[in-house]
Amino acid sequence: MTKHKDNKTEEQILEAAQKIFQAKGMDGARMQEIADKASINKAMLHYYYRSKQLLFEAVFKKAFALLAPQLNAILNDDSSLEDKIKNFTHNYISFIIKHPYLPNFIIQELNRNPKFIEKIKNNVAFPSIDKFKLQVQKEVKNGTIVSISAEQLFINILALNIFPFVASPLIKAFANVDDKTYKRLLEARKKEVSDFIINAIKK
Amino acid sequence: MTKHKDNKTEEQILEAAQKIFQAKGMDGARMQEIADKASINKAMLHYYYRSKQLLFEAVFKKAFALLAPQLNAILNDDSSLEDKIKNFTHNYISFIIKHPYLPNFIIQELNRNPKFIEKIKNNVAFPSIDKFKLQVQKEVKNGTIVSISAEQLFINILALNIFPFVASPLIKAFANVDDKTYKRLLEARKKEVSDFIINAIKK
DNA sequence: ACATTTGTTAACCAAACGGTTAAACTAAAT
DNA sequence: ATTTAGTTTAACCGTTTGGTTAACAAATGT
Repeated sequence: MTKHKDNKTEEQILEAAQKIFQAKGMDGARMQEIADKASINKAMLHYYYRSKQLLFEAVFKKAFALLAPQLNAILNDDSSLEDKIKNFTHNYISFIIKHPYLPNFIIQELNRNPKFIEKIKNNVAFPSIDKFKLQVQKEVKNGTIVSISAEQLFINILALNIFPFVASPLIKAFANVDDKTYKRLLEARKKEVSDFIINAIKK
Repeated sequence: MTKHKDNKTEEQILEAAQKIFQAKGMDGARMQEIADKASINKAMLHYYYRSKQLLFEAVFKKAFALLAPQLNAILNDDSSLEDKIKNFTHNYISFIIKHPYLPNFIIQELNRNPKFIEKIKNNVAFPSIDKFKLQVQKEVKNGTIVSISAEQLFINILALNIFPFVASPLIKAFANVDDKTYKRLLEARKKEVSDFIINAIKK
């Protein structure tokens, strides 16, 4: 061991930063607030992460590294298309219910700074659509599903799974449902969404 | 006329504020930057709108008032369900291509402050889902579409239409497409999305 | 035992921030 | 021509912000 104390403080900081950044975004977060939540002196944030930007990047990368493997399941798994859609939809919605801030955080911050994705590509295992593309093309050729491009299907799958979490305040207002009812709707989507997609592409 | 000059300045401010707020959000926007973009003195912002918060609210309300009637088309139009989906999808995507910042701005700021929707409800014509609900229930009963709740169908329609604009940096990265290709994909969705939805609910 | 590195703190700093002030300017009203 | 009300500006203000400093404490190496 080169360090005498274990990295408890460093982890506390990252955890606190995660909560604050995900709730308020890069611009809305305050270093003092993160320090308070971590119950340490503000100078420690800079001691361990040098700057707000670098602390933010550490949080973002960690969040992204949590999300990316989920998406990998639909792009590079070996199962059939129908199984993939069923499994992904069920697993992904379960996953996000446990991390409700995640998709919005990532989408929001990528919109704020789209170039950021390049930095991520070098650090986090990044799924590719190639395999999924071949699979969809094959099924279209075989006539088992309607004619659709892999990209459009991919967008549709992501949209139906992620959007309800990202736009929840908007949907709640328009659909006129309270928090409890909305949670029930999301829970039901674990099954509803895959039925919807499979129906949409089945011939 | 009680005022000698027309409200040119006030409009310039609102226009500049719109651009800055929609690009950077409430927290990321700077009053000085808005003033610069409007080519006026910073004090004028406060002369006309008193505070950053009130200026932001003016921008948000204007944006929301632009979006709400669009959603009204799917909820309260008199046409058949199939026509509605076709028309809404085509019109909405055309509309957003012209205002690409809009959905993300509204979603982002509503997530930052969900209570804000209450303020809006009192100021902007707010569509209700009731009529759409009856229509869907009727079609399900008649057996013309599969069993689905109006709320889930509404969420799916919104998701498929809005998400590709909100999450474009994410999708571009995962689907590995450049800006030009992505624009073509969005254009194609004007037809693709309605086909997808109608196929999904048709018996 | 002592020197060195690592961890932690309170106090501090310059810059940026939203907002204010007071004076100058403009144009319609009397 | 003078008053009056609305508009615009430069300079200013108090606070908050991310970040630094220097001194101190604790652990490690020799």
